Amino acid sequence: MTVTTLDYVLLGLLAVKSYTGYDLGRVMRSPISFFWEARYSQIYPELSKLETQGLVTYQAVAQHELPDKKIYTITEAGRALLRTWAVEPIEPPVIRDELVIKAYSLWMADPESARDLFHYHEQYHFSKLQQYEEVQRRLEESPEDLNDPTSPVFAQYIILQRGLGFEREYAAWCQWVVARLEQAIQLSSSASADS
Amino acid sequence: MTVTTLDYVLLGLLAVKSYTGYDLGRVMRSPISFFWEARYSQIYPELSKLETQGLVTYQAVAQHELPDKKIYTITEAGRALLRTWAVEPIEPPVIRDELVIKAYSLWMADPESARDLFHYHEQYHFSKLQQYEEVQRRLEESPEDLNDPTSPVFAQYIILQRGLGFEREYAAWCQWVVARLEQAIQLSSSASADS
DNA sequence: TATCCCATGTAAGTAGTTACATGATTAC
DNA sequence: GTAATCATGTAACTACTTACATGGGATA
Repeated sequence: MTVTTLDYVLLGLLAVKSYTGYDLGRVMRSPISFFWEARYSQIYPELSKLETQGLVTYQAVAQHELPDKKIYTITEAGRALLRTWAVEPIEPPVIRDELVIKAYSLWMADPESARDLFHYHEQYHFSKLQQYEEVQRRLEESPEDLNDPTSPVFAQYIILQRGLGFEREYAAWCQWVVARLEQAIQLSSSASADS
Repeated sequence: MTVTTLDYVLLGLLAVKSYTGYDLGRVMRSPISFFWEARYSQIYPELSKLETQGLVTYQAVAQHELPDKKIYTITEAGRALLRTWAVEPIEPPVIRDELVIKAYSLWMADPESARDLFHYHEQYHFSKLQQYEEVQRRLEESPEDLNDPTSPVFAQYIILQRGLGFEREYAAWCQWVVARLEQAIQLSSSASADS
């Protein structure tokens, strides 16, 4: 039984505190989230796999009119595995971005529609950026932990910086594309008015 | 039979010029490449699927002591499909980056190993950046096409900008992490020397 | 002597998505 | 009355990866 990256995402969250499968799914979708996503249909089976491998344990909590809650906790074996995996070498990520693929065929498409498409994505990444900036303000209220490399807040701050940089750059790129298309639209409309 | 994003990658390349499956695989791995990757074991079956759907045709070329070459060409149907798809709305990308997941657990790991890991990735993304800058210089030698939104070079320039921004930002983030870890390593070693 | 280049594919396996199932409670 | 929240899961499907197959010619 191999340990997948999703397993390390779950272990990484459980190393900070205990969660139910449901809560793990929620934090992964939360603003700062992670650079990872998963559905419950993947999370639940994955957690029980981790349990049979002895990397996590759970405590069942009975509830009123709802299925039992399973509160998962990382084991020492889980912690040890996570610690060594965290610094093991990996290959750089394979990037698969559909919008970039669309961009490659923009030369054949309608410029106005193209502009609208990129404007939508500019808005999206700009609003993500603002969410991350809000988290940054909150973290910087207690700056002590940010310089302590043994604190989970230190690590959270690191990935937040990646989020900020990524969204800022993505939004700027979209804006640049919109401006270029806008320019081209104006030029062609004035050219047709001339003729 | 559904049309996947890889299909549009292949159609996007074939809309510019004809290629064999082998050459398509090579351009996808080339410096500027695409924000997409695929193995031959996926490309070849995908091309024959596109052929049965009438989106591409091929011409077989016999070779000396080698299997026949199949030179693929996009059809009018393929062009029309690509043109409309290019501006159809999509959801923002799901980002899955293993290094960011590792970063989240760095607080439990050995700082020296962590620094080495991020230094390696800084080097990688910096060298990618330099490759892209070389392509940029080459493209900017003939700036006419760069402003013509109906030219494939215009679209290539757009995705090149994304590549430049992405690699620049990624390298800068890694460098920032290395500096933070370096600082923490120095502080802890001077603290242990004091005691 | 070994590895890369050319050129095509098949077969088996894995990680992820979509759809389905249950069911009471609260918010719009 | 419609959707979201809590809470767990199974089943079927799709996209992508890894391993295997062929084989001659050029480069290190």
